[in-house]
Amino acid sequence: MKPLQPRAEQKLQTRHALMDAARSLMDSGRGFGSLSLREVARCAGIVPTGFYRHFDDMDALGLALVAEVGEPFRETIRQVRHHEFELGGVIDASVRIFLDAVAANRSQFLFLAREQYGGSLPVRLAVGALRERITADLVADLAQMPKLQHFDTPAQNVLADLVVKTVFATLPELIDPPARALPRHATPEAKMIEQLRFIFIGAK
Amino acid sequence: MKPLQPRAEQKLQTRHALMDAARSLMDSGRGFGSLSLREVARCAGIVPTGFYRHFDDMDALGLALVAEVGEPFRETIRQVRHHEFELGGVIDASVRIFLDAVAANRSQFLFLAREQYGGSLPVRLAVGALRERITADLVADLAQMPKLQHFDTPAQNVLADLVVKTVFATLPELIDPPARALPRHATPEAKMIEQLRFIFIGAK
DNA sequence: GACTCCAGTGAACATTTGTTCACTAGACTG
DNA sequence: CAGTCTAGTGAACAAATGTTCACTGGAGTC
Repeated sequence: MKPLQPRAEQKLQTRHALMDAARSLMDSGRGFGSLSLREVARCAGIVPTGFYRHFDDMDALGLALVAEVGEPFRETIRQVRHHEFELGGVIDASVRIFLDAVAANRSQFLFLAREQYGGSLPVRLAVGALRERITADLVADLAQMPKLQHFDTPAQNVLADLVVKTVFATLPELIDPPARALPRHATPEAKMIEQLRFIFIGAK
Repeated sequence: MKPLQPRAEQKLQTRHALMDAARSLMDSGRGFGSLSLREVARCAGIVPTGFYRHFDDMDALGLALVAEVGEPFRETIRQVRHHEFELGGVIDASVRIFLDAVAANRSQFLFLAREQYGGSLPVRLAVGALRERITADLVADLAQMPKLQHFDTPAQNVLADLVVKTVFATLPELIDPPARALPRHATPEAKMIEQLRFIFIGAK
């Protein structure tokens, strides 16, 4: 972070207030598409008109939110990759890192989970693009794993897509209130580990 | 279908017109939560007030939509089950049946795909319940497959959950406009078959 | 210290929204 | 045939929405 002129810094601050506002309005289960511009502005503590100083549109806000979650997400993947070649329990370690990241950025990931299919077209496209980048990263990683060398590229793609799909589809379970206490073996973590194991065993 | 009094039958007809209206309004990518009651009524060709003769709420409409898609879905699963013990290509046959059903009920499945995580709380709960019923059905089926006898119940649950998750997470790809033409090996059908194969091979 | 710039204000607008109420006309019931 | 019941009407409402415009005041620049 380079130090910023106080002027520009405060602008960034309200910009973040707007994004926070949108995210917190979704906490109660609402979809992004049902939020109103005025509502978001009100919740961020500015007048509706002020919104336009930061975004043209609600769609623009949505895109900013996708871009924002993109970074923590890819950073998490990067961390996972570092631990990838540790002895034993690769999956366990990866899942733990990932779950910690989700917990630490709950509302960001909640937004992603909710809007990956439900959002407005531009938002959905942006999420799709993010997802493709992640899949591509994963493909690159898989290509270096010795046990998977015998796959051709298309097969690695399909495998990576399955893993990413599983992760994205599990997001909502990780984030939504657990409702009732779960039996030990059904804890999201244990389930996710076991499911990824199914997939990777099948791959060998 | 038992023959119905013309009176009641026309009521059902406009009821369906309302549900169709909601679905077709979502065709362009909108989320159910962003539809307005008046909009739906207008699109169904009745006056806003008339809506209340059929549903208390937009939420009630949403629940009706979930209930409606529930039937074709479970019926599809039932068909899949019948073909389950055919010689070879169990997965291929199942996927084909499933994809045909999705194509035949496109907008219903689109609704399900969009709203499984994004919708209002009651809708999301209803979709979750439907999904749990489907998973339970699948568990019952898996328990009868000779090659999977060695699993204990929790493991079968986790496996079934993974399969259902994969299917639900693939729905949007199957329904959304394909955008650009895909290479042969990336066709949704081929990809889904291969991914399920990964999972089931891992299970053995 | 005078001047520019721009994030945020506040009033105003035309629309759209959800919900109410009294109504009508046509199908049902006796 | 007379009478009820009800799916759909049409007007009316208070509230909320997106967007516009001229504005203000304090931080930035010369």
